[in-house]
Amino acid sequence: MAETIPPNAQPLIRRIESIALFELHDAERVALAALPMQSADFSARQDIATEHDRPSRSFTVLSGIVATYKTTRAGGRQVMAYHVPGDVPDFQSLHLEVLDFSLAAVTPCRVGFVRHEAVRSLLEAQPRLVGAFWRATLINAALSREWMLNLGRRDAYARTAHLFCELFTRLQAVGLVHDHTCALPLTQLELSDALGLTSVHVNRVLKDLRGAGLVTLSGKNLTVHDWERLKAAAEFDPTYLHLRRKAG
Amino acid sequence: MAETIPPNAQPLIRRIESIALFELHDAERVALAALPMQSADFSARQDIATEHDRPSRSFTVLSGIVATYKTTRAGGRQVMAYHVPGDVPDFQSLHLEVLDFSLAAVTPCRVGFVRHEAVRSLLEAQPRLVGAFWRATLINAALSREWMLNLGRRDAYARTAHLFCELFTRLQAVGLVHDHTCALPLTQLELSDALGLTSVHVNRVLKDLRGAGLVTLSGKNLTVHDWERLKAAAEFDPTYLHLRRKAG
DNA sequence: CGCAGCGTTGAGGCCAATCAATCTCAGTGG
DNA sequence: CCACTGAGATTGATTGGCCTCAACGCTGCG
Repeated sequence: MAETIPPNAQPLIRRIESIALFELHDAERVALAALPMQSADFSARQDIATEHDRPSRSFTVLSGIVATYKTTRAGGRQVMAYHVPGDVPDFQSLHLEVLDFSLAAVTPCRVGFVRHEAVRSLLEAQPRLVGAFWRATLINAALSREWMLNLGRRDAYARTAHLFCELFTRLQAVGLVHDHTCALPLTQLELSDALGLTSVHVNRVLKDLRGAGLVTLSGKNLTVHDWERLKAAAEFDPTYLHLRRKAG
Repeated sequence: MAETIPPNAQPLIRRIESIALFELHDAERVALAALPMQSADFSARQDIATEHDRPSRSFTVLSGIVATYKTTRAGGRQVMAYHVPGDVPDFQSLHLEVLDFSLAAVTPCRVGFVRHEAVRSLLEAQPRLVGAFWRATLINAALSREWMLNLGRRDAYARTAHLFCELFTRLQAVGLVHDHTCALPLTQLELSDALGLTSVHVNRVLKDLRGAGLVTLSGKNLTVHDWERLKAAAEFDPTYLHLRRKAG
């Protein structure tokens, strides 16, 4: 949680560039880079913000993976979204006073906090960015919808495959995939929180996926062995990600 | 689907008023009322827009209930959200070119279409409304998150109770509840699409809820007999609805 | 009157949860 | 170098919630 080296808005800028429907002006890029940002480090599993908070700032993920989650009284935990570098997981707090979910670091990660006033000035000075940020929040909503279809209507096998497809594609889009593998240090318990399953069952499903030669999640890496069949098993259609460019 | 009497932006204006964090100016109200709106009627179950469309206009619900849904290849159907009068279910199409979900009339309903250009001019002329509309889309996202918790972590009984809590509260907020009951002409099959269950199981859950004296869904009406116990069964906490005023 | 759509109920089966034990392996410290 | 520890992964046995299949009742309507 310590203050560190001057933060770097690069991931955010790259994200906005990939999201915006127009090419950024230099002025816009400069304004983004000049956002007064306070960086902080979190270790895995640490909460960054919790339900019912009333944040006066938002943050962007600089490195690592962050999760949005909610819990039931009985202790059930449901991860609603994972956030990769460049994402602004709690952008909504700019418009909604009280947070209706919690945010936690999944991996050790660095985030950059920006006060709401600074965001508001930025958007006033660079009004085209409003559309881009708005679009970003709408894409998040689109991801939740697919997630709901997943939770409500796909069995454990397809559901798990789908999660891997999504994460793989998104990490690819931010350049974090090499040799069909990406760093994904999720425990089976954490996976089960996202999938609405138990860790025991996740274990069995992973075994099946491995046995079928689709993917392996071992150690802290996810390796995709047969993308086409994985996609088929998951019924994965990346339209909902609203990516503008093909991932490379 | 026929053209009809001059449409009426009242539900939309009321909604925006209840959402905005400021009091609307007369100019803003007038601008909203002057939106060129083309109204259309849909009968129950008719699609209003479907996945992969590229809409050039959005619509607001004038009367009736509209559902957002997606389907799996196997035919599984998942309703992600219900929309009540005043909502703009596909506002996102203003910023996201291709629709990643479908929209259907749940009850017979009337909607008002507004071309995207008209919305853009409105938002340019009345920039404060940007925040209000943005807020509306963020509230929708908050609803999906609670829905995900529901699908992933609550059993059929609590899940059903929760859906009723939400719909009841929202319909109350737009004045559609009288005597602890509201019109809710959903078949058990439709309910099951929203709950991620089968209609057979929904039937049994409804029986239990009725037997426990919490709610009855009979004919086309939902009656809440014991709000407190219903809320408790559902673990319902209305924070996520982000209502500004207590419903009355 | 008879069909069609919806609600209701029962029997049986399956997927995933639960309970519980064992295994692996990276640390840690003596 | 090895015993010890604890977190996570793996596996088996059993249970239970929800699904599937199937039949029947009800009600509105052409």
